[in-house]
Amino acid sequence: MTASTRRQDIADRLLAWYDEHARDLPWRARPGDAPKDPYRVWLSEVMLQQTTVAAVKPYFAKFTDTWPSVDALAAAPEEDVMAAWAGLGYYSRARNLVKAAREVAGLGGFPDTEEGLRKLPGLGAYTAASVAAIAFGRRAVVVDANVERVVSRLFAIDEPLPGARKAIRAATDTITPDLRSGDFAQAMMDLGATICTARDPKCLLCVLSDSCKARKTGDPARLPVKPPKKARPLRYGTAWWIEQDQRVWLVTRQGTGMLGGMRALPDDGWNAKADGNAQPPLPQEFSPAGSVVHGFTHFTIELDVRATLTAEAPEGEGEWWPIATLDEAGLPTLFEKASARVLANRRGET
DNA sequence: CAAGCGTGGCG
DNA sequence: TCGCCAAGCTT
Repeated sequence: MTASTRRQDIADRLLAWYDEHARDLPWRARPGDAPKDPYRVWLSEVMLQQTTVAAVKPYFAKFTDTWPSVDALAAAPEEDVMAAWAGLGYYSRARNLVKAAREVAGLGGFPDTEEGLRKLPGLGAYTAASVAAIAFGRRAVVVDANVERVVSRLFAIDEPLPGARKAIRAATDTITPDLRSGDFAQAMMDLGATICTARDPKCLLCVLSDSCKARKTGDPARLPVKPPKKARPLRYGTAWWIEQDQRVWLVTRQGTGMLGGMRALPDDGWNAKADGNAQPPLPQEFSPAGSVVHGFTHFTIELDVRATLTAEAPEGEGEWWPIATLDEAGLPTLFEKASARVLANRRGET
């Protein structure tokens, strides 16, 4: 058998497996069916960046119910989109989602090529390729963390990431078929998610095991080789619960950094590199109202919450938000936890 | 190009 | 329990 027939054979076997075992997901057409509309493909791909399928499902349902088309999303106030995204993480995705939707609405529809899609904010190499392949049937080389794992094992690429990315992409190119490249990409991701898993891969169930070099020559679970992780420092900060007439003072975090664009409790300026200064935003007594610990990607924060009742508004931008509907404010998880802590204390819970 | 950027689940 | 991991992008 020649190399090229063996490579086509890999795609054929994988697609046959996919026809039988494809996961049924809300944003996905069944194998052989007409593609879902590009808006749903794009929305799901952005939500799925570094995020599990289980976490995405309820958000995808909420977004498509509230904004059934890219034009509807483009017309939405940005703060509504940010609030709807709250809890899903990586909030630059939501900021870019709005920008991209407005660009697409201005264009009269999604670009239908990988190159065109790549120009939209929030679409990198992976997402542009996947939308081009899945929504538009273009041949594109789609490489996500699943594909990196499957391909590094299939070809026994043991150079550590991220250096191995070039070789992995080249190898993926050689097995990507001209037809059904969208199904092929999704099949690779399903295989990675359910069979060729990071820990304890199910090689006995894998349709590609005959072709897998890592299975022949060594320990597939060893690949891909990843660089060592950095330590996560522990930071200390304070958030301020400022209350007036059953309402709490919320600010909107500025900029593109941590939790940028999200509503939040005011805080004392803590960040990844430094603790907060513990200086309250009002010249009056605050009482301890509990504390929460929350892990971010690159540091952990222990957040002390201190509360006060006040007759005056703090300086600067902000809004009084009714405590009864605080769940609609769209607080990111850290501040959701902090608020829950305050309210639980108040009810006498521990 | 290394670092910044969330969150929840699982072994 | 806690480190690792998940359909990455931006600067």
